[in-house]
Amino acid sequence: MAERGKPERRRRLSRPVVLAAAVALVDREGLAALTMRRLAADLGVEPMALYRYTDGKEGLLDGLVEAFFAEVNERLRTSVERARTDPPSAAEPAWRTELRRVARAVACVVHAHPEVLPVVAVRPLSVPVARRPEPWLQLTEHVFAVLARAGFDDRTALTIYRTFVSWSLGCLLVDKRQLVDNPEEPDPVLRLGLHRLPAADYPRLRALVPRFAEYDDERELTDGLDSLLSRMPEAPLDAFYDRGAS
Amino acid sequence: MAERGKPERRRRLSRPVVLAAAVALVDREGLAALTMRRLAADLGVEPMALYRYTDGKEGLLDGLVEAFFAEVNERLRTSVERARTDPPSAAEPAWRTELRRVARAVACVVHAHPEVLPVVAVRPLSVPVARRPEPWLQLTEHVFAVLARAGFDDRTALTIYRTFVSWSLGCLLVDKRQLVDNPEEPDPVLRLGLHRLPAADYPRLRALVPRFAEYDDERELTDGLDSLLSRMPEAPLDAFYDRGAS
DNA sequence: ACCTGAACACCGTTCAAGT
DNA sequence: ACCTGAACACCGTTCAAGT
Repeated sequence: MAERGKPERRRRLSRPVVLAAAVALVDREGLAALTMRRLAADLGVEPMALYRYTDGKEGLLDGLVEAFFAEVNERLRTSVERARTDPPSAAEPAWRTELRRVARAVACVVHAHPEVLPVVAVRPLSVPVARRPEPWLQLTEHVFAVLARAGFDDRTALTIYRTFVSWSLGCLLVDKRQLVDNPEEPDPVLRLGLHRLPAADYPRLRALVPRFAEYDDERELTDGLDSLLSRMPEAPLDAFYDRGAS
Repeated sequence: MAERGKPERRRRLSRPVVLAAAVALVDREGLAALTMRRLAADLGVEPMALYRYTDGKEGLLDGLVEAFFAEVNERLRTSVERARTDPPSAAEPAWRTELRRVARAVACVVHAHPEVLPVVAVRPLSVPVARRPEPWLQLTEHVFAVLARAGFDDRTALTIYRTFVSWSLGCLLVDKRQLVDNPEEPDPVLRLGLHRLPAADYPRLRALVPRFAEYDDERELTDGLDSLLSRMPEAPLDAFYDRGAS
């Protein structure tokens, strides 16, 4: 009955068009709504037409990841906080500044497409590295290049990379967990549905969960990152640059 | 044709039996194989019989999370490395020892049921706290209780909790990402399918990815945890105990 | 080359009925 | 109370056909 969206967008199909429509659909109605048939309808096309661009449903999910990291990369290219313009401060080596910039770009895109996060977090578990979408490969190569330029040996670079991804991914997942039961309700306990929690069994849960909202997610992410990365060994080249700058 | 499993397990249905069968099915054949109809067949029952115990497919996924954390809690109860038997060392307060024990128990269960990890990582994003499975609530309450007993105020306890979950979850996800393309192949580059990566575009990726296997995942998890938690403020009661012990 | 349209196997879930 | 069985709407995907 209610005509949804604009089903008759007759511009010719292409992979970017299909992926953009998929992301838009997921943004609007959630992951569960992403269906070959539904997406085709949104594009004003028969379901089978999509198979020329997406390699089936699984491929479509990989497409979401592709679109996600393409947006991250785009944001890194055009970001106003350019890495290069920041002069390397004495307190912090350049590679750490850049890693933080990457983490922030990812966080931004998650914020723009929160419904896509589950796919981004979990899809890599079933896709071998060589088959990951190109924008993911590019971003990862970029991070490794930054670490190599800073003078880290392979083994240390890998440790830093793993730490970086683990922390960023974990933070983003935890941030988005704060689901509300009844958004209208002003009282936080009722809004979060906590009145259903037996207070006798879970006293601290009841007391602490409402305070989750007080947190500055982005600050937690960057602070924790600094804490983890400051534990990393010195990079010889950074030490060199620091000497040169002083 | 090939008769699968033991379809005629005629012992009466119950929620634990259904969930155990679900976990077993996912362990054997992956998440995609978990279907109301398939699970019913495994239990030798009509699909609709499951609805008395699981509240539909979504509820079944929550059931996986429930079974997961029930196993974690069970492991914590019976673990040989009991928290109480470790005398509080001068170097480390008791709450950190206990958090590490929890992280290790979770890691163990992930290792036992790797296919369940995606659900554990992502389901909380769509389930409000009050509706989370009981074992999850119990474990979370336990962690908060440990932190309160150590003397942390609410706000600090929450920070520590968030840090703890973010890091553990991120590590577990990163650990399980190392997908192989062709398990038989001895050469790591071929086994990981990296020969398909254009070496000109991704030189560092090609060089570094094979070295992922060298890592001791559990050590990375506990080391990073120590690094993050040692940044946390002092707990007044722990300071008290430390004075008392010396 | 690009898309349609019918068909198939499988899915979650409803409802009314059995015992 | 517990399970069955038929039915329905919707899904991903095949295949052959259109243009």
